[in-house]
Formats: sequence, C-alpha cells, structure tokens
Amino acid sequence: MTDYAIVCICILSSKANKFVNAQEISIESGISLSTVQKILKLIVSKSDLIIALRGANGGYKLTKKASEISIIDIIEMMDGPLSITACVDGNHEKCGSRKKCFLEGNWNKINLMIRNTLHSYSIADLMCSDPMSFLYNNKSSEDEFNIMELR
Amino acid sequence: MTDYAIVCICILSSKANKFVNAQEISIESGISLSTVQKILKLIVSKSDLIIALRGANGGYKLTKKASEISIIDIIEMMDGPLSITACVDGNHEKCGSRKKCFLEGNWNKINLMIRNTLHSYSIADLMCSDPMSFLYNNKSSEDEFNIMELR
DNA sequence: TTAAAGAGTACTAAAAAAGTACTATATAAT
DNA sequence: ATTATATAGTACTTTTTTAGTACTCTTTAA
Repeated sequence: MTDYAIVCICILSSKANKFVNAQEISIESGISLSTVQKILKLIVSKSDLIIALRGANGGYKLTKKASEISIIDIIEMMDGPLSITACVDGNHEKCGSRKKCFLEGNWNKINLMIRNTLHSYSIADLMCSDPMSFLYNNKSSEDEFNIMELR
Repeated sequence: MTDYAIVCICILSSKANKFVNAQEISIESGISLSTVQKILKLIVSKSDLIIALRGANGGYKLTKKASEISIIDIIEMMDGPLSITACVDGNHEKCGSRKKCFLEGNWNKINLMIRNTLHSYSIADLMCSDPMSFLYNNKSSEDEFNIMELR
C-alpha cells in the first residue's frame, strides 16, 4: 500500500499543477482503479500532501514539490510511526517482558538512524534516474553525507 | 518473532560458554516455552549463530561474541533479505507495473543505507545500557559516524 | 535403559492487509 | 436546475501472513 502511495505521488508529481483523476493514475501506474481510489482518498484524509477536487474534471494534485516530500513522510503517513520493534518509543507498555527487557532505549537509536536515512530521501530522489544527480542538487550537507555512505 | 529471536540471543550472550535450555530462556525472557523452542530451533536451522546440544543438560550456546553479531544478521536470518518495497533488487519480476516503474534502482540505495545502519549495530550495543559506550569500544570509524548522526 | 532435551513437521487460530462495493457529497458543464 | 463526473466515507469480504500449538522422531548424559 505504501509502495502504491509512493507510485501515485510520483505520477502526480510528474504532472504537477494539474488535477489528475484516479483513472488516469490507475492507467499510468498499472494499479487497479479501486486500489488507486482507496489510496488517494486515504492520503487526502491523512495528510495535506494532496488536495482533491470533486466533480467533472476533478482529480488530485500535490501541494508540494517532489523535492519537498521525504520518503519518511509517506511511510509514516501510511503505516504510522516507524518502529522496528514493539517496545520502541511510546510503546513500552506493549513489551511483554518489560522489566526483563534490557534492550531499553537502544532500539530507539537504531530507529532514529533509519528514520534519518528515510528522511534524507525525497520523491525527487526516487524519480531521478541519474544516481548521482542529487550530489549537485540543493540538498543539505546532512544528505550529502548519506551519499558517501552509499559506496 | 525477530524481536523474540534477539531477546533469546541476548540472554544466551549473557550466559555465554554455557548451554542454556529453552525453559530457562523462557523463564528469563517471559516468552512462552513453545515459542522459545520454535525460535531457537529455527535459528539453529537457519544459521550457525547458535549450536544446540540434545539430551540431559543440553541446550543452546552462541558461537560468536555479542559484539560480533550484527542486528542485520538476525533480522535477515528471520525475515529474509531486507527490502522495503516489492521491486528491490532481485524482486523486479514481482513489480506489477514493471515498465512503468520509474523508481528503478533508487530504492536499492535507500535499502542499502538502512542495511548499513543495522549492520553497524551489534547485540552488544543493544545490551549496553550506557548509550555512549560504543564510542570508546573497538568499533570501526564507519560506526562512529553513525553515532554522530544520532543527535 | 531411561529421562531430558532439541529437531522436524504439520496443523490451527488469530491478526493484518488487501481488495471490493455501496452510498453520500461536491463540482463543472449544459 | 439538471446531469454527468469525480471524490469521500464507510462497511464488508477475502486473502495472506504471522503466531501459536501439538505431536513424533532423534540425540545424549546419567
């Protein structure tokens, strides 16, 4: 579902400033119409990333540029807060072996790093076919570091 | 399940060089005996991380030190290769909108970074209660960088 | 020889995810 | 105003995945 959401957003971003309806997105993406419809209305209701226009010639439109939408935004919008294990962050109550859990806050660190990674990638990065192009884009130095790590 | 696996491995590492049976681990962890049994035999069959001894006084023992077991090893042993989306790496056939998929190899980069993060953490790091202690441990410079990123 | 412990497999149940269908609401064009 | 078109919202069904359980077989130490 999150995959689909990202694909839909990519398509919308490739036709920015224009309302694109669910059927067009379905055809472009190969995702079934009903699924596209479901995902788009979900995104609209859960975020301000997309605005919708009803009625004839209606459709969906992104409110931000592709470079301003980070992967983590979409993932967390679809799946809720990122957490690898049950007892990350606020979820400590659900950890059955609470007192015995000596892992404590260490998961949080790992989690934070992964969030960081996902945060540093935008939809624009995903759509870009030149794997190195974001080296010379206007990205923060934090992001540049991550690129070094890729090797 | 992967959570459980990590907890079991942590317990084993706290009693290294000694065979610990499933029941002990169940009691220590709070995880039900049958689940502990299931996980441990799974780990034995899928990796060489743990060796088992049958019969009286039998049990399980780690083959490596906690600092030598990375989180990614356990996660990928339990869940298979890490991939956020369906069309990462070898999975390109399963991506329905293959030709239309303009995301191509970009997911792989993100994936690689996340693997990298998880690779840089060991069971020892997880068990360590001092959040900064791995700064002065014998870890690679690559890992040190990751710590910086945490702030 | 016996009791204890893991190995392997098959089955069941529960939870999550995905997909579908239907009704309501809004909008543009006529 | 009316109609056609498009999204909003919700409820339901199906499928898939995950988790948990039970049983039989094999190994090992006392």
